[in-house]
Amino acid sequence: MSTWIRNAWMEAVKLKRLSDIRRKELRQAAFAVLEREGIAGATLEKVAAHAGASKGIVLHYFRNKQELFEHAMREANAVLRDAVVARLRLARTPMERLDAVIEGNFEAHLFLPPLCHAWLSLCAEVPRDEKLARIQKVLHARMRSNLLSALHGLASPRDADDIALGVTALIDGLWLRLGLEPGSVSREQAIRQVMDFVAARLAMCGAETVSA
Amino acid sequence: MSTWIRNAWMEAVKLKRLSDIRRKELRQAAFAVLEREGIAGATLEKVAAHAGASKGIVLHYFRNKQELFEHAMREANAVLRDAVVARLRLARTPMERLDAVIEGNFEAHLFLPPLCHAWLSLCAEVPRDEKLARIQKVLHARMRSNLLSALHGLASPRDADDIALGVTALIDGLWLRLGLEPGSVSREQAIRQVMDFVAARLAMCGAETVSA
DNA sequence: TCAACAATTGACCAGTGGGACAATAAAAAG
DNA sequence: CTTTTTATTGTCCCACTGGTCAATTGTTGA
Repeated sequence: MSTWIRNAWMEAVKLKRLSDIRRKELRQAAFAVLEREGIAGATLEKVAAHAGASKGIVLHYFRNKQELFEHAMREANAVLRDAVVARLRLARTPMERLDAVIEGNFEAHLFLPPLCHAWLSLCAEVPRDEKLARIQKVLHARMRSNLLSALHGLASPRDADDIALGVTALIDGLWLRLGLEPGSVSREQAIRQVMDFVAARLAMCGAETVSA
Repeated sequence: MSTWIRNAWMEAVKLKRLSDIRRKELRQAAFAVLEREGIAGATLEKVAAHAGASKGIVLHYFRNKQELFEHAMREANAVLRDAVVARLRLARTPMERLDAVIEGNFEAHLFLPPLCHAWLSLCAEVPRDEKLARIQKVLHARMRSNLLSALHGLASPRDADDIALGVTALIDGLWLRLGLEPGSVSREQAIRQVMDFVAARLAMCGAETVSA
């Protein structure tokens, strides 16, 4: 009987202590390799080496290469999510929530060329990997939802939809720029760019409403 | 003597008739394979098969795989450039030139998921291929120059710079969206999005100037 | 007709990658 | 101290890839 209790406990704690630690190490190693080598050069052996283990162990924890990189994307995804959520928690007004989303997407230790390169490589595989597509879809849906809830009091639902699409595209585009020409856009520049976008669009929509 | 004349002629015409025709076929085949398979799955044999030739012929016309895909990117690049340039030729006012750049970047037979997927795959390799990086840089510089020349009369140089960066990022971001979730953004939506962006930013900058 | 030359092929090679597996070490459980 | 489970390694296999090369087949020019 105590076995069952112990097992249940293990399920929650110890599984997080042995197996899941390794899994996390490997996910992160996979991501690190992706940063340097791209999807074409990211091999199981390199991932294993980066994690200080053998290739065999990688396939012990992940069914295959695909699954490994799917988990790597989930991890990166979660990091970004947490960055936004943390800032969102401190926001009070709609404007503050908007800023939280924007700044969270350009956090200093995330908006960096290597990370961007890995992200790009994963995006490039989305069309050929159903799972990656779903992960990406969820990320985008959350971002959109955050934006819409913040825009709720600031613009008509129609305009909010529109602005939300623009903001997500603009953010992605600025990330892409960072990946294509590191140094061509700074964190501060990116944030200002998106904020100006929102301000301009809101002002315009407001003006329209007034004049209509 | 007539040999030389003939040779000179060949140089200009026949070289374009035999060798370069094959080269173009192969570049396009390479791009087509890239659309379906991504950079990781794009193999010389598949490219050859898609062009109805043998693998050997591909390496007869291109030193190696890298060179092949660099030329594929140049080709795609040129197509986009021509689309913009054609529209630019018809534009008279700065506003028309702005619209030309925007609409050219979302031309109906270009703004399509498969093409976008291939483009994404190439972008993902930019950090690891100096040549790709240069091609990309040239494309971006041209786009920026087109935008700046159009914005010249509409905003202060400072604002123009800023808006140009925003427009390029927004355009890239909308392409990315198309790649990540085909159907999530239509051609018309994309065009309107960028045009609204420009209008809003211009209005805001104008207002600032007035109020300042 | 013949020689030179370009196009094209298919065979071949060495290297690599993903993945299966059996063997072993290490822990946990009892 | 067993027994059972889990972690880990190294080896093996096979498909495949980029790339070389010699041989073959047109094509062109003299």
